[in-house]
Amino acid sequence: MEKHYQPEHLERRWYAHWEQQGCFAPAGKGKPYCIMLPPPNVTGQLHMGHAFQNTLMDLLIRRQRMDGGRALWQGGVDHAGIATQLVVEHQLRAQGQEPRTMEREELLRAAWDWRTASGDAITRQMRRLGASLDWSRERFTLDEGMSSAVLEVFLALHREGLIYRGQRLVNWDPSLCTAVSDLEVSAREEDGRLWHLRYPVVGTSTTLVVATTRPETLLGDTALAVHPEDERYRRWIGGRARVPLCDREIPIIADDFVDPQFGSGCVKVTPAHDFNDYEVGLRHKLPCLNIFTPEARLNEQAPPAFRGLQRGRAREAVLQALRAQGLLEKVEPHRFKVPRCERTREIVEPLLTRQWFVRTGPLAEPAIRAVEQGRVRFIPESWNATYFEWLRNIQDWCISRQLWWGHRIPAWYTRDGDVHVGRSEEELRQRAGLSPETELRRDPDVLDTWFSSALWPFSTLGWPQQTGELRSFYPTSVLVTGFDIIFFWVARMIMLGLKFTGEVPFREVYIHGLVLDSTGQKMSKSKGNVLDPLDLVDGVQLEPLVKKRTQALLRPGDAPRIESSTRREFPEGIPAYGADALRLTFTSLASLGRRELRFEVGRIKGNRHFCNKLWNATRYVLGAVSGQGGGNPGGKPRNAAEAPPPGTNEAWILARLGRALGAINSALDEYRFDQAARVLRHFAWEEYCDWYLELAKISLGDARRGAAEKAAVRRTLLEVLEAFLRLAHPFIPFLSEELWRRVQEARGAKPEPGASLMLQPWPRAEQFPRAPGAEAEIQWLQDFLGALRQMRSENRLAPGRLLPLYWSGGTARERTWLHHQEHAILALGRLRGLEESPRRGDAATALVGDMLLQLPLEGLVDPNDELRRLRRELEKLDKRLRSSEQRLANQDFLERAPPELVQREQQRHVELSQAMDKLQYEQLRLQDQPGDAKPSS
RNA sequence: GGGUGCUUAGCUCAACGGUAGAGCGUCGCCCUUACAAGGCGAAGGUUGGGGGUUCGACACCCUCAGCACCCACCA
Repeated sequence: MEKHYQPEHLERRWYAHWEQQGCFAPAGKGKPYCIMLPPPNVTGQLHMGHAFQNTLMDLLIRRQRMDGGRALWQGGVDHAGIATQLVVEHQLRAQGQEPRTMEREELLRAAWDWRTASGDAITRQMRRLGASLDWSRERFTLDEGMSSAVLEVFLALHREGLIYRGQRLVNWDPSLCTAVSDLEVSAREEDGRLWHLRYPVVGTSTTLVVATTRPETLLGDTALAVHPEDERYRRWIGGRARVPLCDREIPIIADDFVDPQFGSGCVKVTPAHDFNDYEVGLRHKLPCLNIFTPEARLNEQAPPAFRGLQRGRAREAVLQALRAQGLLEKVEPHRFKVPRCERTREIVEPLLTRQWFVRTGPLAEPAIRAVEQGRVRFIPESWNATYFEWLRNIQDWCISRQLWWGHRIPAWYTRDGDVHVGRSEEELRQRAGLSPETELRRDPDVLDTWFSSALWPFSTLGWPQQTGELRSFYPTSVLVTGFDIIFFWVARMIMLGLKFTGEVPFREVYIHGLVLDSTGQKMSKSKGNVLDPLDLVDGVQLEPLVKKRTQALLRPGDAPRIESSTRREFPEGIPAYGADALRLTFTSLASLGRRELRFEVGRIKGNRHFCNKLWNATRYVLGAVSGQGGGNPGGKPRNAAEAPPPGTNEAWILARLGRALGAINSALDEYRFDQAARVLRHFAWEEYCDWYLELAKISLGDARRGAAEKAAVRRTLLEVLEAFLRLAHPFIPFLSEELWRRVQEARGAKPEPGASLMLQPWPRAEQFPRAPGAEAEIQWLQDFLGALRQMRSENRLAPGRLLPLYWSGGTARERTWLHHQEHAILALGRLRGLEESPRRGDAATALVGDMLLQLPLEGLVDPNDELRRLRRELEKLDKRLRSSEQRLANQDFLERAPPELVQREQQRHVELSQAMDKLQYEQLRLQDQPGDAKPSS
């Protein structure tokens, strides 16, 4: 074996092996277990969030697969309507074509070509991380099967009146020229202005001042509104005002939505371009005057001078005209929330259009109940509140998009404006009895991408066909996803899943946090702090990293700042940490309930060290057993009769493995990934490597031990490592597979060429029984050596220097342990002698339990060093003793705390004071040096 | 305006109401034949502030402050 772990040498090889051997497909007759991959966008590049999420899903799936589950990880890709169409249009423009002038079929062909050419980049990246999806079942949301599910659902909802078409004010993106749903709009505070405009009151010489952030919409005003109780304006209610620049009179109305405190207390009402005003318009039966084209240019409703002007230009022109007429009262700076389309960052324009909607009320109720009744469980539970809040206030869902890339709406219109919904034109002609002469035009719009995503858990399993997969894997076991798509996706899957299958789509939803950079910033291209998970896996040189981060920036001016911060943070580029180290980092980052996960490169470094540690431990074990027949024939687990004798180091390490296994099982059952990772690391490093391996070395080198005893040690070395690697596999699949093969060979159980650790059984707790005696003994040994090493280190005695150690006192048990572990103590403690002896002269002193240890210092060091050390030890003891005394002095503690706790505290107090006495005595004795005449206490 | 999460060692994070730990970094000693990507030891904490509940609070309650996010129609 190489001296160092080199992930790049083994990871790709093993993934190819697994895939070729078909290890990812569900197998066996075990309990079905299924996770649906949140389908990434075809346009997507794998980012840290994906990598994090995939790591957790893969861990769950691999563990279930090993534990006998019939595990399916269903994957696929989302067509991502708007995102993809934008990318494709961008590409076409780069090639000198103008997508807006293209035919529908032509653009769709370009989109499909693009999907074929680069659409599975992200799945290749997932493979690199070791994701064990069943690729043979991969789906694309525009595939035929998906389409037929979408069609069925649309028709059924329409039949029941849960899908309807209506004219409504919707969020409109004028750059895309399509409606977007409420969820796709986000409002951020931005700097703006508040303009105060004067409206002349008809029949008077007065003007009313109106405050607005959007003066250009004045051209679409159909009323002014004031609060009914507002004394300043009361007398004008019922009167009429003249809209400046337009020759129009509008009513002055009263409505209590107006806040008299804000602005001037008088509001212009533009029902066609503001959601609030739209509601006011409905209440007061005001006309809707739409002044914008779909591109947000002023249309023919505007006075001729303004027609054709883009929103922004229109604002300037209107303000200029108002100023000229003296109707612009004043301008104030004002911060307010600007609604922008999340895709394009364009300001959304409320626009009155005909769209298709899902009536969500009747679907929301069962979805609420499913969570209330625990049929779907959010983990952590705190997300229930968010989910309920949204569903209880849910608005109808606008599902039509004025795009071409997506599921086309199955509706046809006649010339007279009749709407027919059906499976196909032929089918509905027949059903509606339309003659072939009747002209039918299909709705050009497509469905919101999330409509097909909402069906993902059952459409991927074959629905509407009642397939075997649907029967065994639906409802799926757990959904792993981020909180950002609870509304977009999770809630809608629950609504439509319940509606069409009568069952919840998944029993549990694990909600994870958002991966941020180490300073808590969101990773974004413009900040230049994006980490590509594959760069962490395979490494990247500084120059390509700088280039990657600074090219194709939205604001090229950011480049110098990004370049210098990148050079500062990664002066050497990023080394190849390997997929296993990255996965382990994500796993240990996944504590429950945290919303922000800061990714720090130091952690992945530590995890690569861990991988290296395992690599080398295996290297040692294989060396130690080679040619010694270390294995047991066939590598079968030992039966009870073959268990190591109680009280041996072998019994100890097996018991410790059993504890680690139990802790990992329960951590994973509760989705405590971080705890599981911690236990895994702790066992391997602190117990197996630091102690068992070291003890085994001593046993194997001990001339007094017989061949059978040594064989048992070698066997245990291998056996624990083998079981540990099975346990570690879901966390670090590549390295564990690589090492496991070698270990199995050493055990005399050479795996078949096609076999894989992936399909080995998950370790069973019964095989690793507790060993209380051995565990107590090793704990004592660790304390003993710890005390010895501390004396040595703090007296600056070279670690390698062989010294004698004297001991005295100790309980019977401690003396037995001492004799039992004598050989190990001599070797690990670097001692040249260990003998019972009363107090001696110049010596460092420590207490282990009841036993006093003395390390002679004569001529080696300055006794003052030891005195200083003792003083510090005594201070520590004193602090603990005082806190113990304080507790025991508290009458309430004695009466109310659990008796066993009180007892423990009393015992502790006795031990502490004895230890204090002994060490104090030693301190005095040392101070009295030279001279060895002292009574023995 | 409502709601949620967070604040613990220099940094990033853990800690069933019972002696606050880990990784990275720092300091000291060691190239001890698996691993210097290592070993051994050490330093470093009034757990954001204030109150309360409790025998006992990092944890539970109240409150203040700061950070982050979500929802909501304030022009």
